[in-house]
Amino acid sequence: MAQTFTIGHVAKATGVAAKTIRYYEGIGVLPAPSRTASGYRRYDEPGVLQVRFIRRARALGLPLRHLKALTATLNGGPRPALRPRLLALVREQLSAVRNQIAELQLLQEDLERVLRRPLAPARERRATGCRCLDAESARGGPRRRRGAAALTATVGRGG
Amino acid sequence: MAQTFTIGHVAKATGVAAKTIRYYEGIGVLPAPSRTASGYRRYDEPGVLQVRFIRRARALGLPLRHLKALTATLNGGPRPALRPRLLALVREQLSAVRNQIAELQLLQEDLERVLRRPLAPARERRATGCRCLDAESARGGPRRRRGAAALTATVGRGG
DNA sequence: CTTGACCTTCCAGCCGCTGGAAGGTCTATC
DNA sequence: GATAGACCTTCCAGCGGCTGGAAGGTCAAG
Repeated sequence: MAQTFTIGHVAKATGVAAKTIRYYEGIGVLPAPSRTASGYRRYDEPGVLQVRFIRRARALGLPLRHLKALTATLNGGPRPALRPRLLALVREQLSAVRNQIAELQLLQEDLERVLRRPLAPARERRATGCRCLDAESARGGPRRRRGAAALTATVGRGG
Repeated sequence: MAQTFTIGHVAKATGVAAKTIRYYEGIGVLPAPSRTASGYRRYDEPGVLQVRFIRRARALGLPLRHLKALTATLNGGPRPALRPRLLALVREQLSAVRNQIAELQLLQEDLERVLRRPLAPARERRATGCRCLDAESARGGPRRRRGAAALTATVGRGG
């Protein structure tokens, strides 16, 4: 009676690529659905909703390892305090996002400063043939730096 | 006459891990330095400055592939318009950073909204056992989503 | 029966490192 | 000369979150 869907249908319905759904299943974020005789995945309504749930949580930035833990609790035994746990994750995520924003704003200032005054004090020998970044970048020591560098994993989407 | 340094010295002097320096060399971001008879890398003053340059550029978020292109130009043939090129990269980076900030701010709002009103309209069947995220997250269709998801690569440092 | 859209699995790559293994070298001390 | 320990070398693997592509099986329409 219950309607079932192929992975392609689920992909269209949820906006999550079929490939990604398979990947989620592989790493344990989504439970393995039933299969047809020929091996095709077959999803039911709750299955689709679960994919959608993961999509929303991902859009909020929750990392897959957290979602995996949640899903394990969900599809496994008891779920004693699922909602508080999820809210705690969201709170944690919110604070992480605030930190990222703060770091990016510092980075933004640095970039703007470089564009305003790209030339080094010139007493420094040129290391690179380009004096633009050869001098110390002012404002004391390294503030976060590592954080800023870590954030660049996503750079390039803009291009 | 000219002083030379081991990779460990350079690491301390620049704040870039020895391992990372080797990595940079491997991918062509830094030129291969000369070696001692026993195979140890030997850096001179310009070499150290170049590592420092890369460190600063990375701190500004420039991706390694851009720095690789710059370095190739630097250590290769002519450098006709290096500084304009670098400034263009910095401008590009600045706009990427601004986009990231904007996306993260939207994400921040979403997270705050979820924390304020975590319960779905309740007419939706529970898909996950947890109604917290089961409903549509309002504000129309997917705005950026992919961008937001992409940004989460760095989440977790905050913890 | 063929076409073409779908599905399957598996492997590899993106980015920027970082950890670790297995081994060689250098310096200081005994 | 032996030994300890800090340093150096190379190479391989893994993080996160997918994504592309190969090689092949399946299904519905014409």
